[in-house]
Amino acid sequence: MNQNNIQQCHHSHTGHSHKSCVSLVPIFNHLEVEQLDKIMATTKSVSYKKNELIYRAGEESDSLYIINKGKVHIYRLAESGKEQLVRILNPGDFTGEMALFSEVTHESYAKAIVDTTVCMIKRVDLQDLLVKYPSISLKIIAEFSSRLEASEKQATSFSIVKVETRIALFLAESLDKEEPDRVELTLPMSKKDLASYLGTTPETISRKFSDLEAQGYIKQLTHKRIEIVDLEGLLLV
Amino acid sequence: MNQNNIQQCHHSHTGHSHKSCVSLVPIFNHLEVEQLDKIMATTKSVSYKKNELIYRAGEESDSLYIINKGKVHIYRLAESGKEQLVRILNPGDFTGEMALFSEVTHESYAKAIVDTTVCMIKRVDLQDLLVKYPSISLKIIAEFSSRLEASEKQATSFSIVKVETRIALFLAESLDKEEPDRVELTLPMSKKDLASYLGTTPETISRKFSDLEAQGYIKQLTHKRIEIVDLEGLLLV
DNA sequence: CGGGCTATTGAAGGATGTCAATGTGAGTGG
DNA sequence: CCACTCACATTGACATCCTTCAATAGCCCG
Repeated sequence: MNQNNIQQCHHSHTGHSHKSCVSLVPIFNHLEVEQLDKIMATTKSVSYKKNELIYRAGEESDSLYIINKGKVHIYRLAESGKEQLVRILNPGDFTGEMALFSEVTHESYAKAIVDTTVCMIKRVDLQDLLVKYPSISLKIIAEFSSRLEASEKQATSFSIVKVETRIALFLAESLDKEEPDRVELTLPMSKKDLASYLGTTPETISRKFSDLEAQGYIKQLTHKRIEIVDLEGLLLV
Repeated sequence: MNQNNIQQCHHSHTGHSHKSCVSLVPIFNHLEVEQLDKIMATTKSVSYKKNELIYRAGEESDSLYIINKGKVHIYRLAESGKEQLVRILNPGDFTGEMALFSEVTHESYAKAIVDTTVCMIKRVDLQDLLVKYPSISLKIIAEFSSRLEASEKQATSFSIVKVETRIALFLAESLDKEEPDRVELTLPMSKKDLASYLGTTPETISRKFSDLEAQGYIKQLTHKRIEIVDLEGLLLV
């Protein structure tokens, strides 16, 4: 893994990038302009280059990170050293909130996988905001709630179903997000990362995709481009 | 699985059981007596007999459940029909919150595994409370945060490590909660349930416990009573 | 004391991980 | 614009872990 040091590039406290940052996020974007201004005043913009770590497990955490631009992988390390991709953050998503409330240190790693800009809010500032604007708490609770839902679902699927089924479920979910009638989708990550996300190996992923294709459920147009031929059948795998 | 109907027994809106219920829970117990009274007025006490379902997947949810007395299993069903134990609730724990904020229906099942009494708060009442007492939101966020932490940790361990290691980690964690120097612990559930919780089968659990004993890491005093002989070694499994 | 559920143990087959070799493609620098 | 290169992807062979099915033993509670 790349162990580049954390590097803070921009510290622009002015204007544009902030505004888009704060007003982007679901947890803030329901607020009035005036309130947004106050929030912006407490945030700091930081940029990371491709493959830089934003934080690592064991580090103390005192900030919330909101992705402004770029893409971030959240992953964990097992004792074996094997890593598992937990979540992928895109602009508008946030992370770092765990350590803000219950833990003192991060338990996972956050890595920018392309050049990325984030907005940071300090723990104390965020807590002030929560007290001042209770509606933010509700948004955060809603976000946590759905993330918890997803995580428990993932834990269940890991422990119970075959890799082939996990892939089928993953493909079906990915499909939803594009037009429902479209039968073609682009994998949001490499198959190597998909293996990590689904808790298996690239070799198995490769084989299972071949199997699914041989059985006529999908067609692999390119490495990342998949056509769903038989969604019904796929979900019965 | 027992598919007993939900049965509501007590509807006592008076005194004692309420008081202990509301003042028990971490999310409320920091509030003033006066505030507790208001909250109590909005709760309803309901009892369930052993093996009764409190809610089931697919059902609409509009209440938060706080365990007053008893023990509740939260579990999920995979397509295969196999069930996985997600969480065990003891007095003071709560559930039902997911559906309150992000989903309309439950995705899991809640079953009383002994005679159990819960306090229910309606969605709307709870939301009033959150607006009125922002500190409750902070407590709930903290609770969610740690639960999310646990869930992601579990997902990682499922996807990455061997059953033997999962057992080792589980035993080590169980040990923490009792006196740290005590080398003996009582399993909080049957081995059958442990299998479900760890995403495996009773047979495998049985065999792995035997293996761990043969390797000198643990000693099985009774079916539920385990002595940790070599914690160091256990964690290296 | 008996019934039913939990726990254990054996044998066999299936699914996935590992190791190793080879193919492929996207991005980079000339 | 092209060629090079390195990481990603694929494929095969094999080992291992785990599940499944089946049978037996043990325990709790009525």
